[in-house]
Amino acid sequence: MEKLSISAELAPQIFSVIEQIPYGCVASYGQVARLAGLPKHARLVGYLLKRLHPQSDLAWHRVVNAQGQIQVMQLDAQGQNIQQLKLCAEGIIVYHGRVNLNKFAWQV
DNA sequence: GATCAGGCTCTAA
DNA sequence: ATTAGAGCCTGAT
Repeated sequence: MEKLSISAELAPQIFSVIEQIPYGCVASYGQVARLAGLPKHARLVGYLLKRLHPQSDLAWHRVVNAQGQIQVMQLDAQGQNIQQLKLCAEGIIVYHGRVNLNKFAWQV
């Protein structure tokens, strides 16, 4: 196989996977990476999301770490966690900064 | 080309 | 439950 370039080839693929996360479900970075064909690039997913998320339609808030915990703590003007608010808006319960993966994890 | 950092993950204590 | 160390890979300096 030729050399893979994240920005050029895998990024759209990763975003595509994230777009497939159903409403009311969450997926871990590792899971997204794995579905995108990048079993060990969990960090890349986060890295890319970090650069892409503002004003993006991408459901980056449905992506959490392997333990279902919110890692970014990005606050809005009201000092509340944006990701948590978005998840709550979808019916995903965020308790103590984390979601119940047993209930909300995206089952492929 | 070497070095550093990152929204991770796993295992162990 | 929490902390610490190591592994993994890429993008940016």
